[in-house]
Amino acid sequence: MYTALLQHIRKYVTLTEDEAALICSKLKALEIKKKGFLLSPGKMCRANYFVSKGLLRLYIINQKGHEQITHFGLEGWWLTDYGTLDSQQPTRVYLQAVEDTEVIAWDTPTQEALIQAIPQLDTYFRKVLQRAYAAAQRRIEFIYCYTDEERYRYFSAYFPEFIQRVPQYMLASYLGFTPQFLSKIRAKKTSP
Amino acid sequence: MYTALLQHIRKYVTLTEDEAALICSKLKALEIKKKGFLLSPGKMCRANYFVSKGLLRLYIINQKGHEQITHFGLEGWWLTDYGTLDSQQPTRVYLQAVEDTEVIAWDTPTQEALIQAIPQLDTYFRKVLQRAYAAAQRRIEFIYCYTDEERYRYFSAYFPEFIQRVPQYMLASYLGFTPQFLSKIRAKKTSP
DNA sequence: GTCTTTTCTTAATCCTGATTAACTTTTCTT
DNA sequence: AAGAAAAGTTAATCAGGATTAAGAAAAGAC
Repeated sequence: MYTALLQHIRKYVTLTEDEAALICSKLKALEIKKKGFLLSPGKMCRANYFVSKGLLRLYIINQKGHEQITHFGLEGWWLTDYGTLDSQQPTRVYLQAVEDTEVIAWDTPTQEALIQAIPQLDTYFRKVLQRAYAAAQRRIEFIYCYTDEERYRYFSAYFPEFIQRVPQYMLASYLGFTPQFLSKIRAKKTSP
Repeated sequence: MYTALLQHIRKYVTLTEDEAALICSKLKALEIKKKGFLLSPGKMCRANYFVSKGLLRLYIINQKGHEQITHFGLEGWWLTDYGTLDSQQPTRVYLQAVEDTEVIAWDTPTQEALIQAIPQLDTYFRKVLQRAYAAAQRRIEFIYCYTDEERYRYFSAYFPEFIQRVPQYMLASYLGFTPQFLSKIRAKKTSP
């Protein structure tokens, strides 16, 4: 159950068996059924979630009343609303399972206690966050430098398995355009 | 010279005088004249920069040959090309001073050595990265949920001093549109 | 296995912002 | 102070995607 998490941590730092056992004893794995929610607007965001199996999406409802997906969380990713994590503010986001999903929830007091007990975890989270931030930097570049169609072409060329896994309207939302437009550009390619 | 940096670190963790002195002794402050470069395409990105005075911009040249600004670095911000930091890949970005600027460069071996010597720095960088990532998450939401004009209006309402500080074409680039469009929406507001 | 809900497609029209180009103003340089 | 370069403006035309609406197909529910 915690294998994926421990494996992930050990890609960055070394853990003794005792330390691994301590981590497992303090955390709880959660199973979320497809379309179940970990967060929804008005709730307090109190944990960071490691996806050990399945797929999450983070989205908000925009001014026009449409869902706007801003992040996906695949196996091996950390996902939460960092903007309100540990603040006194309720979240404005939805965090929902796209498939039956298993996550390991780290609420902040537990995370801080584990970091105290196992200082390598400080390094682990620092490195994970640096990678996540690097990815976000690249994504902003990607959004600004390419058209919607180019971003879709790139995505389907580089992540064909992912495209299979999510409904098209979610992919369209994540890439920042409408499902109708996605249909249009898909039709364009397969016709000749 | 290092006051801004030490103050920043002390917002997150406590440092003894000895530790502060150690940090200062290992790092070097750099002065970059307006329009000077810290990085340009083909160079290796070997350091993370803390802006203690002035303003940096990070940009790339897109397919059409135009500058696309993806990040600004004001006083108290960390900025670098995390995508290639410490990789064997040369960077593709420009990191340039918008004004005469002073930065404190942390190359990675020095950073790692200081973290070894002063474990609180692990926590410091983790927290700084978490804040930076939270900001990036919000920015992606901002880009996707608002039109170009709305983003400009928001920006000028919330960061009026910043708007004064950068040429309009840089602001337009950062917000993802053309200088012509910015002229247009500015004219619109002041006319009635 | 039918009925319902969800997802995907197609097409017409509309709108936001890009492009191009010419011009004005401001800022550097010497 | 004069000239050159950089930055900002205006306007006409164009294009990439949104919107709206209706229908088709696929997936779930019972």
